[in-house]
Amino acid sequence: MKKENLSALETPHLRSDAFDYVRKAHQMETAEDYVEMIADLIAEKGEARVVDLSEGFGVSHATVNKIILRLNKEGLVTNRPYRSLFLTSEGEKLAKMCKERHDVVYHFLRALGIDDRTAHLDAEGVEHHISEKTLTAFKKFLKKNG
Amino acid sequence: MKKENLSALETPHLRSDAFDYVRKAHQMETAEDYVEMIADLIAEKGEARVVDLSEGFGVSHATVNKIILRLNKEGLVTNRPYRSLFLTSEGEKLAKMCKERHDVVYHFLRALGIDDRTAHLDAEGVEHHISEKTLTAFKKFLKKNG
DNA sequence: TTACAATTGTAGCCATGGCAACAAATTTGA
DNA sequence: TCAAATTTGTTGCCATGGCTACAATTGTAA
Repeated sequence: MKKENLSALETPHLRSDAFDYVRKAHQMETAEDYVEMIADLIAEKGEARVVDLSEGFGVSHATVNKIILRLNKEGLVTNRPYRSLFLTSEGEKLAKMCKERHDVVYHFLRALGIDDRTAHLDAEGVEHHISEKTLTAFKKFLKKNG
Repeated sequence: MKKENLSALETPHLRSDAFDYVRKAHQMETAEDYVEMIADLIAEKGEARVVDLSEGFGVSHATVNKIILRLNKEGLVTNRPYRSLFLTSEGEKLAKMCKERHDVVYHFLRALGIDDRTAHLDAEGVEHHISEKTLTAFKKFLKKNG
């Protein structure tokens, strides 16, 4: 995972690099989902707790804890024992980027005529795999058809 | 992974189910990528060998071997020691579905103005996360703008 | 044929992200 | 206050998909 985010990945030139690209992107999805959820929770409820993430993602608190430890190590999240979670400035930057991208994908799907729930579901899966170029194309489409 | 493919997954109703949905889809991506690649290789070169997959995905042959064992167990691939690989009818069905979906996503991105290489890259990442409904909307868009 | 190259298989290691079970800390309510 | 409920932490297990290193088989060319 390192510190790089998606946009920092080198653009692939070989055919097999396409899969490598997707693999690296995968390794970042969890981080992106978590910082985005933490940012949302802080915005909506004032704080983000392990139990909120556990419920939000539908996984055990043990799993959340393990992932938080990793995100801490990677400099995206700060946490003190038995206290609520915070984002580092790095984490906040990532969260903001993710939220914007998520919103673009969601509204793009809506503009295509997809129903609300499906748009939310598909956006969740798709958002991590959209390049800057495609994101720009989505925005362009939204300006004309949004 | 089981036998179900994406379309067989239950449609989620809870918020956390969206992530569960994505997780299950993730577990199927490898299977989909492999059966699709195997089908392509058989169509283009007459046979699919471990070394071809290894090169195609840019991973070691040991990794390919391990995954092939799993796909065999799951009834998607048949293999005999030191021989080339084949798809079961189940595997072929999945491969066909994947190829069609991949092509739709690729052409959709092209129709949006995305350049060839980016369209290929993004399609690779996105194709596994597209619902039937969204796929249908993509097709509809292609009829009007393709 | 027979050695060498290429391919495939196997073993053992790693990190990630699942889980249950148990331990510890914090919060809450009587 | 203090016992109970909730939350959080820890441990140890599992499967997946990476890898290297080494073994075995197959293919090839001399």
